Amino acid sequence: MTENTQQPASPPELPTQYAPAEVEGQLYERWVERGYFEADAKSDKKPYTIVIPPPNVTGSLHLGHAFQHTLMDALTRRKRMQGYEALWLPGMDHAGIATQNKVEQQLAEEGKSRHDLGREAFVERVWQWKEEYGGKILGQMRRLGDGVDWSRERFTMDEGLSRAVQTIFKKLYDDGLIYRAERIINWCPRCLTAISDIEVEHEDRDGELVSIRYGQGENAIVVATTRAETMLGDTAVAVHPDDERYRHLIGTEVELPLTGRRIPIVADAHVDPAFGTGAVKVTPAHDPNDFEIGQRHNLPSLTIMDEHAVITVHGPFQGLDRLEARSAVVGALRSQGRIVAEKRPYVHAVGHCSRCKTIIEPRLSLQWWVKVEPLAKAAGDAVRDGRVKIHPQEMSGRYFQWVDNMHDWCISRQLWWGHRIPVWYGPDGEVVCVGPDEQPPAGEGWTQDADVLDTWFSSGLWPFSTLGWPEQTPDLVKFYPTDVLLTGHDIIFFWVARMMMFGLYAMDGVAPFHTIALTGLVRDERGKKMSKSFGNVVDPLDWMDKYGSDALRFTLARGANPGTDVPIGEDWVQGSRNFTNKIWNATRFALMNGATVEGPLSSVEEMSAADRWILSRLNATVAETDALYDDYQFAKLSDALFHFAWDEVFDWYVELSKTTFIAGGRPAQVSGRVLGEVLDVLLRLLHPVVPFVTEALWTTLTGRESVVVADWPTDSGFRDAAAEAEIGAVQSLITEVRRFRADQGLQPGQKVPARLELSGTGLGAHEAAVRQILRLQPEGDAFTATATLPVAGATVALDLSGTIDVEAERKRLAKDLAAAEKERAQATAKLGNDAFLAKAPEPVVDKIRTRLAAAEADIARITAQLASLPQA
RNA sequence: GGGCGUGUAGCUCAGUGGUAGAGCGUCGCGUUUACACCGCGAAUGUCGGCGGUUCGAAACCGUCCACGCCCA
Repeated sequence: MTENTQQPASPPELPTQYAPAEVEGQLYERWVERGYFEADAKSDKKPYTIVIPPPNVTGSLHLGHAFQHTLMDALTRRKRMQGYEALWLPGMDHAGIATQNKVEQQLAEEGKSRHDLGREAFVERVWQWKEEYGGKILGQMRRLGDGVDWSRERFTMDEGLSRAVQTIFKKLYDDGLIYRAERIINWCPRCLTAISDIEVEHEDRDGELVSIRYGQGENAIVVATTRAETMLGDTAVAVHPDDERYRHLIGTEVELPLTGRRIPIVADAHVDPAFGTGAVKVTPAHDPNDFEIGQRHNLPSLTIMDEHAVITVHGPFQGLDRLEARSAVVGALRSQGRIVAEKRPYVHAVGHCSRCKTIIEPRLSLQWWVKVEPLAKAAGDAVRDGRVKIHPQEMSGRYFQWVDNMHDWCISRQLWWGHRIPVWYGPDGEVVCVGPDEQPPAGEGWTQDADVLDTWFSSGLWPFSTLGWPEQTPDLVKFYPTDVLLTGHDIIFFWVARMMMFGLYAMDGVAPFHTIALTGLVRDERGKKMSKSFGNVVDPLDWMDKYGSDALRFTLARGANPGTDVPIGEDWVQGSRNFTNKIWNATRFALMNGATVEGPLSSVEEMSAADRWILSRLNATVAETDALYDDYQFAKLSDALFHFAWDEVFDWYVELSKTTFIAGGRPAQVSGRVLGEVLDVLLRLLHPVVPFVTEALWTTLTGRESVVVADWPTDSGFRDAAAEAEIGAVQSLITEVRRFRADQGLQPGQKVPARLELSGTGLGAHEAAVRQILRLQPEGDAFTATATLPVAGATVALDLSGTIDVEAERKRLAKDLAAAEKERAQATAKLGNDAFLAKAPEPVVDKIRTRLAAAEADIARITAQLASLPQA
């Protein structure tokens, strides 16, 4: 038994492999039970708040969530450890269209529609659905380890949040920022509701461009269109006022084919004379641009389709779907000889409903709108004047592009599931907007607006409605404004801008967060977008089951370069799992060798160079990690911790310390305390990203309650350049001998007698460690040096008992010599350049001089070695 | 059409003017106080092309090529 087993109590036994499935669930439940994630509005600590961008109640966890949640969790866990009153607030939005669709599908299977149930019963049914199937994602967030405050979980349809919706609607209405108007909106003929501009996805499609001749003879005019069926609703033809070709026709009328209606030819400066024939058909009820032309010229708007996009006019086409109608209309026109040209395929962008992919039908309709101009301006200014920072900064361009060019926002939806518009219409045309504490007008003939509000209208209130607004609750006072909004850059327009607009408006100009941290999107291992049609979608739960949540989290964090997309593949998750296992085993080794966190560290004088070196590196790593966290550089900080842990602590410090531990005694105690310190700090640094494995190990190592509530490490300021240089020399020495051994074909474990000449190098203290690591035996009586390696000022003489592979050695030395000669040539050239000497800064010149000297020394050494080799 | 971005090792990506890097993969050797989910060693690059600025360019400027995203 070696002396180091005299540590207090017997070290806890750890299995040789980390088994995440066995610890994660119970650790998470323990964290929740102990209330670590519950924030206290009454505490004196500085608040740190993040609200979760609310996921959709119908959704489940995908890699994008896993990614963003990992980062948000890391941010809040670190701040909690730093002593902030950290609140990460969870919840979901009610996803009007998506949720209503789900329940309607369910009803359809029963052969029913929502109209069979009626509004009240239908909404009741949606609530039932939510209780039964909704919020799957919440359980999955627990699996991921999200340290959210479940006691504050919110849902956009909750009573409090609904009150916030009604309050702000009334306020905006009274301020003239909400109005009702008949305009062209994006209509989904399948969802049967209006949707906003950003819920429309534009995709290029093969279509047709048909040129149609309107009118006869002298007065004939040719228009081109991709949507021939809309000609049934044309109420004018427009040309540019300066277009010589058509000037004589302006003010005349032309006969609209198939219908026999006569429509005017108007002059409008917005017509592009260079596009097509320079004449455009005008369908004010079915095209936004045409609508504007119609407004300018007082044209009638003729709606020719119903809500299902079925033609409602003109006998032969009545009852046809818009696409059937298109070919029918073209056919009819062709038979009349009115088709002048047809271009097919003609690629053009077509808008689709982001929920169901149905082609959007622009439709004239009476809707509620938010007048966004003053709100959007405030949202832009808050970023422009630096009150809110967008990270990474390059992304702010997109934000401005949108905020500065935003159209009025259509907020009414023809759905039943959602916040009903709090406006009542009276029998004599009265319109009354009802606030949260007001009674709707009573009496005969009063009805409430049938529509509900866009889901994003309530999500936009999320940073303060979840904290109790409009009441001045302790939560609101303590935790608003929040600190960071972290989400994907694809969501700037959905959440970020709307939260900014409403936050500034409702909270007296105080922005809802000071930082907007934007992430990229998760892609597959080839950098391809994940989509059902590619079949490359991965369920994060599968990887969590297989490799542990920490492995998934670490992989995602390590890929999180600001604003760029994150490719992820199973191999990489496996690599991260290997890392968690490596930490596990290093801690296991430490515990078996008496590593401890008890008592103060020994004096520097008592420590070995390796001890001082690793403590110096540890503190530098603490400082580096902190700086990277403050800059949202998750990839870099994860990488820095990975390399410090594996390349420095595990590969070198542990190896260099083995001889000390074997020898036992006071030095083993000193190093045991240092190793305990290093692991203690390292586990705390890693905890925000890999919470489970670090908790399991840290509690075992320290015997304390939980790393979740441990103090975040701080840089003690300890640095030891001399120790770093000394260990660097030891590393070169060992690496050089390893190369020699490998080139000589020696098996790694093969023991070789050797003589070490370390005098004058200051490395004498490391002889035992060097011999241990390199498997070098003491020189016996019969020692005969068959190879001598000069390195780092020292000499290692090896007895390979027999001839060495001279050719292998010559090859290795020749390679080194070539490298050194190249180095010398480069340095010599630079130093021979007067311009370089005159203009380059002094430190750079010194560096080149040092390199030249080193190269020359190497060349001399290697040349001598080559000369000493036996001739072949 | 407008705007933004990207191009570096086989793959995925770091690298903001001073010796080209990481992870994974590849090749060779291998049970050593933890760990084979491991260890040691090795190979691998006209830094997309061309031109310019500079003592010095993967980086800065111009231009071309290829790809991606957003908006119209």
